[in-house]
Amino acid sequence: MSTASARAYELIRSLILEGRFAPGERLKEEELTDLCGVSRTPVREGLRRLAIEGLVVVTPHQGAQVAAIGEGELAEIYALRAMIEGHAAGRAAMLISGDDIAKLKALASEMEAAVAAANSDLSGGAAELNARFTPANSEFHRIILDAAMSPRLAAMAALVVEIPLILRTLARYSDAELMRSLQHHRELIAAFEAHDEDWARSVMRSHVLAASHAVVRPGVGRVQPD
Amino acid sequence: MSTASARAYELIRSLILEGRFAPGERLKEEELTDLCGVSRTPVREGLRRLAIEGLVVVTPHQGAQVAAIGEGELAEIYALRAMIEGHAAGRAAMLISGDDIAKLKALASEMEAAVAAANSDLSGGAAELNARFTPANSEFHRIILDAAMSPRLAAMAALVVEIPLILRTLARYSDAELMRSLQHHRELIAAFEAHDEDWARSVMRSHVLAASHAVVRPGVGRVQPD
DNA sequence: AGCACCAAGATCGCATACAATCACCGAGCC
DNA sequence: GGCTCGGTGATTGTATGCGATCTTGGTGCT
Repeated sequence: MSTASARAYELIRSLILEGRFAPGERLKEEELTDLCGVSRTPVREGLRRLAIEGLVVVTPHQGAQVAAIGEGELAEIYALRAMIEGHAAGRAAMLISGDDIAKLKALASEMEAAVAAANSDLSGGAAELNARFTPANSEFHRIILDAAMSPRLAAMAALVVEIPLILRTLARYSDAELMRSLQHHRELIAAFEAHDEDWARSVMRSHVLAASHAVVRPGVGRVQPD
Repeated sequence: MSTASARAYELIRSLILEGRFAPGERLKEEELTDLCGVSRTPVREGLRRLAIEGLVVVTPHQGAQVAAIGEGELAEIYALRAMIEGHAAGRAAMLISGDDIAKLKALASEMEAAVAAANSDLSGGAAELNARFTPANSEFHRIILDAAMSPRLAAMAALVVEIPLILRTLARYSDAELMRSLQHHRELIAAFEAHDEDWARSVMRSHVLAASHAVVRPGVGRVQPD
């Protein structure tokens, strides 16, 4: 059995990412105590860890609330993400194993199949996309990050990759953007097979920046439309 | 009065950076309790925070030990630092105020004076350098990071800027390298005054990569000379 | 009516007590 | 003699209690 701290951390984190707490909502320690089934101490530790990762903000004597992010902040986060993941892809191009490349290929196929299925089955396409595409996509990026073999780089990535997930961004992709994303994946794999550091970094940067423009888009995603 | 957690965090952190604990040394919570004058709870919180920042590593049921870093790891850390601080300098070039530029100029002068004093006063030059140069240098970099106005970027920087400090790298700079470092500072200020994003980023990258080669050098800094 | 202030309730920060786990060490067995 | 297996001490993980601080609702004053 893992420690209670880790379980509290993971539970709270998943609840936030699932959108069970509204951005800006206050998280009371005792409330989380009930949800997690552990005492306040591990809950506090998990909360502090999430604070450092940027998912919640804690102010002394005032507790924690889930992070609320604005449009400008989101653009800046994507810029950082392009930098970090680009760097990771460059390192990965030098270090990645054939095994991992095979896994990436399988995941790319899975994502393509998910898109195809969503397109043929017109009803509920978006939901199926989220169910099949998103996990494969996360795994795809995680493998690359791990292949870079740099725990510090992974820690940096943790600061920026999860924030956009709070907004559940996939639904906003247009068909053309989705196709482009799939092509990026294939091109990344090609760059890895060629062990071309610059190519891999460049494609990954494009991939993330394209995603950025799919998400932070004028007039879309406003909480308060005016 | 600040919180006990924050004080514990800062105290332990400064002790590590001062070299009062050997790399790899185990940090027992009760021991730190005595040093900090607070209870184990805030000590633990500080320790976890330091773990996320990479200064210590904690393994479950085994406690914390100060991070030990190898040669290859150090090179990788400097590469990350060049990326992060380069990005920060680019953003800062767009956002920095005249006030901050004035402060940077004063700090650059202070560092130049420190080097001049160390060169004329032959005895104890290195010690004086560490006493005058290092704080000014840290402040110089901190101002740029703050000017970038990106808390996440600052958090990333925290992951990599402090690690090299554990090794107290300044003493290894040659005279030529020191002079180059001073010139980099002046050039950075010029780039900021021109609000030239690319120039600032490029100079900062050079600055960090140059430092990298002054530190991770074949045959220097081995713990176990063979 | 609006604002400042005060008190009660709630929540957080810290200290301490208890439980769980691990490392070390010595004895017994193969 | 070397290896395995408990036992014991130390250390970390978790729970809870108490004091400090903040929020909120109401009251009195301007």
